[in-house]
Amino acid sequence: MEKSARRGPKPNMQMRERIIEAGLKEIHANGFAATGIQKIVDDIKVPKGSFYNYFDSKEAFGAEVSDRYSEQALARLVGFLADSDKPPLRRLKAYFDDRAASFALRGHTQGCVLGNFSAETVDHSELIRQHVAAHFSRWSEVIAACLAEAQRGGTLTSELSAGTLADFILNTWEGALLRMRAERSGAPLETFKQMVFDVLLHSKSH
Amino acid sequence: MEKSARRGPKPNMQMRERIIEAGLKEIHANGFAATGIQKIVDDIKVPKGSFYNYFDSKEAFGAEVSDRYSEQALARLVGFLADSDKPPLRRLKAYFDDRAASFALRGHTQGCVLGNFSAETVDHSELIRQHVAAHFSRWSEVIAACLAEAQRGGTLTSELSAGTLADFILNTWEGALLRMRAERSGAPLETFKQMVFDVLLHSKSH
DNA sequence: TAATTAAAGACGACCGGTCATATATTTATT
DNA sequence: AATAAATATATGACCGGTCGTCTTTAATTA
Repeated sequence: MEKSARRGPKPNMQMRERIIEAGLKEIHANGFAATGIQKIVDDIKVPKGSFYNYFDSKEAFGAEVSDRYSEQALARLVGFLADSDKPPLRRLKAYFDDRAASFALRGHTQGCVLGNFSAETVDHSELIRQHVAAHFSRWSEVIAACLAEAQRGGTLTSELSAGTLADFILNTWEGALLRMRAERSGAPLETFKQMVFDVLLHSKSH
Repeated sequence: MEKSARRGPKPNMQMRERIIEAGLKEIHANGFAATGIQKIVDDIKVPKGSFYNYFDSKEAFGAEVSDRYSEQALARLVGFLADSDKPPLRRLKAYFDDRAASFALRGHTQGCVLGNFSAETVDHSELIRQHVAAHFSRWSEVIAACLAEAQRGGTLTSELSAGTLADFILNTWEGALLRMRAERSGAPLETFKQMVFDVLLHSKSH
């Protein structure tokens, strides 16, 4: 049985992309509840009605926005961790240094979209909760792989599982971002790096 | 110079209290942006217009709600840390055990009001940001005093400053709460306790 | 009585979401 | 090949509801 080919105009994927990108920008800056569909479509000069040709609801759209954010962040993380010139813990530290510098440029605002969804939305949308949880898990896995490499290389003690360490580091980073925004200061990020890299992951060969 | 006595009806302080308590409950459950004034006053059968007799704006009200939450949380924290039967780190652990049990009863939802404000509101309200930052600092000071006592007692190494440790622990707790909500699981809180008490604050006398 | 406050509801703006209509593209029928 | 039918997107008006605020009225005291 062959499913019938679609009819009608080609779906304008470029428009779908533009809506997601505009939504990501607005939601990152203003939060999910405070961001209206109208504002998103106004940003890119698209009529409001078009939005619902591409997304079933604001909730479904939010889930896709979280997907997009996670993809971008994960790509950057993987980019840093793939730099095989450095030892694994150096690569991980370079990533957080890069993020800290980026947040400094933004005046220590906005934080992480997944963290924002976690605080604002996950209690009220099972769909978004599942997406956010899956993205966090994926990030953690990537960090855990880096830590496991350090353990195999002997620069990190193997007493603790790489997975547990990675989860803790990720959660701790999210908490540091919250405090960064409350204080409007990079100090919490510096404390994070000091505690994680100089104490928690303290190299035996140092 | 004597300031003139007030005129008009007696301010109904009981009503003010009731509005703050109702607002705290709603904002904790649904977030600041998603909580309407109407919902708050409906909860306690008060006409909407009355709200603005007691508060200049939703923003000013939010700042007071954060104050109330911080007072309550701080009172509980101080209560646990004042229990002089136990050594200081045990008292601190007992507090987090209590909070973890409380969040389990709520199905691992809602989290911390200050964390929620940090994610949702501090970028857009300098007033609320200053209140939240001050409350975090106060909490951190109380934890730092407990850690300093442990350092004086020799159960905690003094290599790191109690203040830096306290900030890190507080931020890390907030991050664990975010992850708890995303996963709807107490596991991040357990990881937090393991990492903080068994690794970071690892007692020399153990 | 004059001043000052709280009580209360009206208000305009905007929200997310829906719908009717118009237009564009593909398939089915001839 | 021509054309009708079917199905998709494009678009903005519109819905009930809620937003934060303001204005008016009633109450209380100097």
